Amino acid sequence: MKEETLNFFEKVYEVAQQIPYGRVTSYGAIAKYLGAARSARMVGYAMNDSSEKDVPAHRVVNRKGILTGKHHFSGTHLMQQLLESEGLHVSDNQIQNFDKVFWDPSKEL
DNA sequence: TGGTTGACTAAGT
DNA sequence: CACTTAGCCAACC
Repeated sequence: MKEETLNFFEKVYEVAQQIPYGRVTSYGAIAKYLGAARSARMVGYAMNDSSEKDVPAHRVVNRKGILTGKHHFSGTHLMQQLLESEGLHVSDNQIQNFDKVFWDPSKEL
C-alpha cells in the first residue's frame, strides 16, 4: 500500500492528471466532479503539492480562465508558457477562447 | 477540539 | 464592468 493520503487531495490529482493535452478546466469543475462542488478552494489548495505530483496544474485555472495560481509556479510566466506550448492562447494571465478549450470532467468523463 | 487558511465562486455594491 | 463581501469546505496547526 502506498502512503498516499487517500483523501480529497488525492482525488484532485487523479482528475487533474486526466486533463487532455491542450485543454484546461476550473477548480470548481474538478470539485464538482468529486462531489464537492463547493470545495473548489480545496482543489487549488491541493495543487500546492502538485510539484511533487505529475499533475499538470497549469491546466487548472479558475472559472474565468485566469491563471490565478501562476504565482505558485517556479517562474513568473512559466504557467503561461506551458499553456502556450500546448497551443493555447494566454493574454494578461487569462486564457483566450477559454470556453473552447474548457474541459469539464463531469461531461468528458 | 477548535480556529486559521486558501491556486474558488457567487452575489452585491 | 470592476472591486468588495460573504459563503463554502477540507486540511493543517
